[in-house]
Amino acid sequence: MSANSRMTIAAHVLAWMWLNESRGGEVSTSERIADSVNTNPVVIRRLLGDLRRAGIVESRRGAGAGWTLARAPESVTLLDVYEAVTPGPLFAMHRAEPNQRCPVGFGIRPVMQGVYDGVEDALRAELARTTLTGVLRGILAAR
Amino acid sequence: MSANSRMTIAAHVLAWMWLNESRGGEVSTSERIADSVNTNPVVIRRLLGDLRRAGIVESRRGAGAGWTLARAPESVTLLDVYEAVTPGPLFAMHRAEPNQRCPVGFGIRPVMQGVYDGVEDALRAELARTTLTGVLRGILAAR
DNA sequence: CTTGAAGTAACTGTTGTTGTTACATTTATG
DNA sequence: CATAAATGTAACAACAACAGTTACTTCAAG
Repeated sequence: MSANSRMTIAAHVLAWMWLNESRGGEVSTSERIADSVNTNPVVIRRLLGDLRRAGIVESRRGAGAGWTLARAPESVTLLDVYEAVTPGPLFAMHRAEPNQRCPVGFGIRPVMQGVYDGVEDALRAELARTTLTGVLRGILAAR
Repeated sequence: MSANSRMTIAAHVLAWMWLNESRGGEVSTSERIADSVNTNPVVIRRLLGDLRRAGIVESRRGAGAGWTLARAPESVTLLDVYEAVTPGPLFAMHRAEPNQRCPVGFGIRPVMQGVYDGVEDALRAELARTTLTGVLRGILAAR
């Protein structure tokens, strides 16, 4: 599936930012975050751009600028993060339209759509159970 | 995510096979199935190969050969299909190991793994609620 | 022995992610 | 005002997965 690490990186970035802010560290820049994630700062900026569009973080430009959390960390769930960084649906329908003269080809798509809607609802409900606070609590418990 | 249509095609194929078998139609071949799905027979054979490895279908070779369901359709759930045709996990960890000297880089992975395990359990439970029988019932109700 | 179908290798085109360089834009500060 | 530091973004390459296709080998019924 070429599974996606964007969720993981986004959670890492947000947890890092919050820990940094709560400790009163220096401003959060893409370069400093990238050093913790071990990747390129542009990757971080692209991801933070998605999170900014979702209202989860804010950015300032210019010298001494950087990123800050836009919402209280206990109000940010992993569902918010998922919706911010995941583009499309989990499962796709046929690429080419199935044979409409076959009963299966004709009826399969609404049935599967209903199943997929239920699966995505379950996935969303599970992701909504964890907040950014919960993630950081788990991280700090590991020390 | 470049979402995956393999689940959809697999459910289509199995529903088609069962309808065909229950109507006493000609043997199910990859060519006839591909005509309903509107794709290439090799795509169907590859997918059926995965389903055969999972014990959901059986194949016979040689002239007049083809594919048959190996289990009662009411005992086959979409979870069985998902496990047969989906290779990896839904979410991935970091590609490169995060900075172990940073508390976040050190602790993030087990935390996210726990979250992802819960999400996959929820997804599995939801998929397990629908059987092949249920899929075909929905399809035939659409007519 | 012929025929029809599975099984599979190999290749192409498309798409998405990640990593990278480069550069324009913005803004605090000396 | 000039400089420095950081965002914002475009462009590109490497890589992987999926879908589609051609072509071939293997198998077994008749």
